[in-house]
Amino acid sequence: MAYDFSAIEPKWRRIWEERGAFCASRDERLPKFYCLEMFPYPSGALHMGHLRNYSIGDLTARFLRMNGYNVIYPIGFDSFGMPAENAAIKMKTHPAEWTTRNIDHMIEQLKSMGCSYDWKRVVKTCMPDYYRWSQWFFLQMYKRGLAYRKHAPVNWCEACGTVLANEQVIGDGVCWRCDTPVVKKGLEQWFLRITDYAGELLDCLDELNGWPERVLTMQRNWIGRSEGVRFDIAVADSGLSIEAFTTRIDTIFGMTFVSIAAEHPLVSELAERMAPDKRAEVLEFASRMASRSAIDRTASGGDKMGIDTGFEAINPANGRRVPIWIADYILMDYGTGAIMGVPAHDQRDFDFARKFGLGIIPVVRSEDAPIPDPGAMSRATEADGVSCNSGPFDGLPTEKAIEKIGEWFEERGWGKRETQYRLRDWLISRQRYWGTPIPVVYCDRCGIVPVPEELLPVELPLDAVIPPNGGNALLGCPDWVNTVCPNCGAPARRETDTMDTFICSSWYFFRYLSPGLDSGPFSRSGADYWMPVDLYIGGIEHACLHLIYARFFTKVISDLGLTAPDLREPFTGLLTQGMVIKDGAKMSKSLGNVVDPDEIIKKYGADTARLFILFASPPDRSLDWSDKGVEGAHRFLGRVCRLVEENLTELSSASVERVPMDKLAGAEVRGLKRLIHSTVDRVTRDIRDERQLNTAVARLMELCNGLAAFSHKGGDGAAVFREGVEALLLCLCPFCPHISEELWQMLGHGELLSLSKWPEADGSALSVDSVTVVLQVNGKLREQYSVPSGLSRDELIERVMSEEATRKRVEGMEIVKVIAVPDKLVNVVAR
RNA sequence: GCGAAGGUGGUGGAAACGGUAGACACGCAUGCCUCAGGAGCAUGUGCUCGCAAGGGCAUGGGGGUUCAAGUCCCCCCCUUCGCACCA
Repeated sequence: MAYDFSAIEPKWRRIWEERGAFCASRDERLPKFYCLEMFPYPSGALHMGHLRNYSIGDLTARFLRMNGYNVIYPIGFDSFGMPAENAAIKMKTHPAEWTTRNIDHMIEQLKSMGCSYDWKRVVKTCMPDYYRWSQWFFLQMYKRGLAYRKHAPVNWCEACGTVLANEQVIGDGVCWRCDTPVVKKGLEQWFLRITDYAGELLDCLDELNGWPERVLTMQRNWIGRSEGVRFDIAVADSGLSIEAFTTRIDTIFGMTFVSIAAEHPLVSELAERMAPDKRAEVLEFASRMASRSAIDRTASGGDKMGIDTGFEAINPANGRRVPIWIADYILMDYGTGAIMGVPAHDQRDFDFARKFGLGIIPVVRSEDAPIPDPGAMSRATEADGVSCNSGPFDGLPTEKAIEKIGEWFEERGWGKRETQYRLRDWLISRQRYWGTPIPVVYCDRCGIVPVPEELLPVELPLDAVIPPNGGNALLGCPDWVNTVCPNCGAPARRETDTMDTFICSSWYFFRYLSPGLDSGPFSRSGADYWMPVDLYIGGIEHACLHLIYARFFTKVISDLGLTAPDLREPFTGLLTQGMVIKDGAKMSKSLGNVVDPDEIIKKYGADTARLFILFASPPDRSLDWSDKGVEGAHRFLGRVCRLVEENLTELSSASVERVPMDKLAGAEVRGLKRLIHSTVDRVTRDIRDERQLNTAVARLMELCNGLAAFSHKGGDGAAVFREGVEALLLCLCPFCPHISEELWQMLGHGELLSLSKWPEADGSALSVDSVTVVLQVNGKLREQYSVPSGLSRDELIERVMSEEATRKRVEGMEIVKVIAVPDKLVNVVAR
């Protein structure tokens, strides 16, 4: 009988569903485990990345369930977003219709994988009962000043027709979704004050031991902390001043110029006071610099450009006058957009000073050297040392000087020590239709009016027509836009921008815990029991997007009192799966190297697809798709089938009693017993401790090979054989649940394999009777001997040295030393 | 430039502690079975010298520590990814 997966797989999915095998409920007697996958965007069909993600997730959920954990393993859909609008235009449908259809299809696909989801908990973010609570969170944040509206230069993607958050501008300044270069635009937009949490977001990373180092570093880079002094520099004879920030206040006496960004507001103020010719020149320079794209700036290779404003700044530390320049290397969106130029101790300032002939004053020297001659310096000295040319602070080591001068500035009221972050507030407005409406109304009398909680949700009008040119459909819904002010009843307009979809995905893992709840976003008791997520599985591309936003939301939720105050992090474990590669490149439609999961499942079955994916590569590395490899996995499952089917008589009549190792006689049966238990031991450790799923599969293949080669199938041999087959099926279950269940049933079991207890390795069965030890001469492998295991060092040496072959090997040599490692080797050092 | 992860057969990938490098698969080869096979089974398969026995060489390159190094230390090269004029 052949391996008929097309009959077996649907059969077992039906049985699991009928028995509600994987529905999660609280059970205080068991340790809980929250296994979570990054939920999919309903793009229309699963791709191999999804298949990999969910194969890893389901394996984990099933493994832990069998190991006595109370597992919650939910799935849902991140179902708002641009592609639905684009598809609506192209296919002349409505985003809601397109999305719903896709979700239905993808649910079918997910089911065909055999994942053990709790299907009662499906969450769809585009449904009013979900986004109502996204809006509610927005209102809570608004109340606390965490959501605010401001006019600012923002990232604009022309292709998407919307603004983007900083995190969504990637690489060389392109849109994360469509790779279009992003431009800056001045707009009034809604922001979330994620920077209020910057320090905590950074500090908590130290405790996330279950996260890959790579992701931690990426987040640390992204949040970017620097401690320094913010201070004012007066502009001579003008009544104006420049705010600057520095981490090296100890070098203040070395300031020889001040630079401001081309976009700095002071540029126009200074320009007003210039002679017309100069003004034109300066404004032209500033606008040329400001309009350059990120790519342009990088392409210039660090060659700095600048222009002298003709104004002078006064160094607060010593009253010295220095020129004020506009420079392209000063960024308006970091610090204050202005710096003190200290060429002696900052390489960028050095390059700039050399190019434009500005002064260089060394104010830090190394302890055992004199003050360097500025003319002879070939580069800036950025290393710590001892202050010089710094008046009363001469002689202080850098660290001390930073502290003392900082204090001095604060005492005089010149500045303030503070911490700067690279992280910017989260811009959440999107000029799109298919998203969560921002629950705000604009009233001519009352201004910005938040929609009262009891009026939520502000429902997205489903009769909107998506403009073919890609604009925001909400603008074409006057009945929806025009409303009354909840405050005063006067005519008012609704906010037509919707929320960034990353808001939807920032709290969905809470919603799974009490889906459909009407009285709040989630139940406190559910969160207390299930949170945090113990293992979160998804792609690394979210390292600085979703994974920062969700951490921020979790902290806000905790501060709102909706969860325990100590629930500060949502995900204690994180597994970032690698990409799926084919022919050396990421699978993509444009390269034409995509493999359709549906076709693989149809041709080989879900068990084969899952097995290949888990076997071909460790989860966190990239996976090379190989059609031949898939066939290999399929062949293996065929062998497992035959192993059971062809030996069914022996297996059925075999004793189910476990025969302990010390009651077993005969090398072959003892060898099999050992193989069974060492396999169980290794597989368990590979999955639980190492997440080395590929080697776990390899062990199971070895066990299968061992069972197939086993010939003593009578008496104790039959019992051990059956024990081995059962161990194989139990261990295989999380990888290939359908076929494992089928064969388990064939063995006469009535209970579900998926809910059976994971096998335990019997330590006494792990010992071996004899081992192969090697003889090395001067570290080179020479002979192999089979000896009883457990010999002591001396016994081993004695045994090996007395061998005829050993004698021949060392004949005529002077033995200097003999090293022995029990059960491993003997190394003879000889001349 | 900074940071992270990598570099092992023809291929994907294995090797807690430094202790038989290449598990397990794919591919390939030979044979068996078969009317046939994109089926199944068996055996072999790092490179190299050799008829063989038996040598030699091999984990990106170069040094070092050690009886013994893919593994530890130093220097260098390459690949991928992230950040990047961050004051």
